Amino acid sequence: MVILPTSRPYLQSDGAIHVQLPEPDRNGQVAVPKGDGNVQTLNFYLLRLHEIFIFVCQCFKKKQIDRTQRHFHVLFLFFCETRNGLKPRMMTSDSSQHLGAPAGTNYHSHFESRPNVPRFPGGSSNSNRDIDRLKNQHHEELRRRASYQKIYKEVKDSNDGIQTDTDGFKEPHPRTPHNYQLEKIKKEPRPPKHPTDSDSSDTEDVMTDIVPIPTAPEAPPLGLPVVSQPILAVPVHQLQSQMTPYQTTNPMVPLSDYNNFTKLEPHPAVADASINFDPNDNGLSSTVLPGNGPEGMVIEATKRREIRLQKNREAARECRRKKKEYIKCLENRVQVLEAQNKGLIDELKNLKEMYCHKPAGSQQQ
DNA sequence: TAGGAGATCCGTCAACACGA
DNA sequence: TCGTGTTGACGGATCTCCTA
Repeated sequence: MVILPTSRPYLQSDGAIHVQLPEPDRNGQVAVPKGDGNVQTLNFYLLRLHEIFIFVCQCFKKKQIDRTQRHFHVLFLFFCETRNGLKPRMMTSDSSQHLGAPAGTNYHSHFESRPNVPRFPGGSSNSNRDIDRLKNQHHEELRRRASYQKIYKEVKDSNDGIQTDTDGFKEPHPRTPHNYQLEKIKKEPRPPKHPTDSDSSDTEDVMTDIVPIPTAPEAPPLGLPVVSQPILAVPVHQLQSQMTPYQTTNPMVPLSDYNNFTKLEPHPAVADASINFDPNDNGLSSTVLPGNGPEGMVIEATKRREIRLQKNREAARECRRKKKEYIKCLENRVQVLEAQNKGLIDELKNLKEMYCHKPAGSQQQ
């Protein structure tokens, strides 16, 4: 892993700790020489945090600072945000920041003014704030989707022993899919279904943009095994390009057009009705039978069946899309947690070294 | 280049939950 | 009880990759 060289933190005359941070780009991301930027950025912050933390510890040991508690408070908040995968608030256009300000400086306001909403790194500029909010809201809803508890449990079981209380990924509530859907509807009423904006534009954006965390299409970061199938990273429009013609052109094509592609089987209700029903009939002919009475019933039943099949077809498509998206979120999360875990292990290791190999002279203090 | 194996996608059915 | 939405399971179609 390539780490940008930065100046180490140092203590200023007023007691503030000066930290030199790299210049973030327009989206608040720190440029990393190569590789996957997001994970490396996260690791970068973790390592910088580790440096700062050790520096503060050393200052404390040497009694060089008198506002240690404040420093640690800021560091703690920094740490929490970093663990949450957030861009720490102290990153501004000015790369020289202070982790401890002279008395009276309201350096806490950076953190306290923020809503406690889990967010992903990057994209936190003012212009993208609303987009971020929508993305994260959608992401959170997906995370809580109870129907995927099974998948979540598998992932969780594989991570037994890892504390993940601060990363914003809570175990889903014991809700049924229907409950979840109802809650969602109560919160934000669904717009009327439209063939062009319901499944295409909205969901495509989600599939391609919602997770700025690395998807590792080329090489796994930090030597992690690639857990995602390549198809999971394919945008929806590419998937749709592989669909059959009636799926790509217009999802609300007339039923007569569907008849050209779907092979219909006799509906049980129709077969049980003891009406003029040919078991060898595929249902297409019945739709064109004229008149009413038994034949009209056949037409009615066939049309109902066609409508139901069409709805279920679309529902299945949407269900699969959500499932893939959810799995993609989980995979991204695994990578983030792996990165966090590595950073914390390194931090623990360094702290152990620092406190287990104390110089003999420092014991007297 | 043909074809076999595996992966992926899609439509359908069935089961379930829930509201009307 | 009925209608509807959701999702697991199943089978067929298609695609991709590898090998002879």
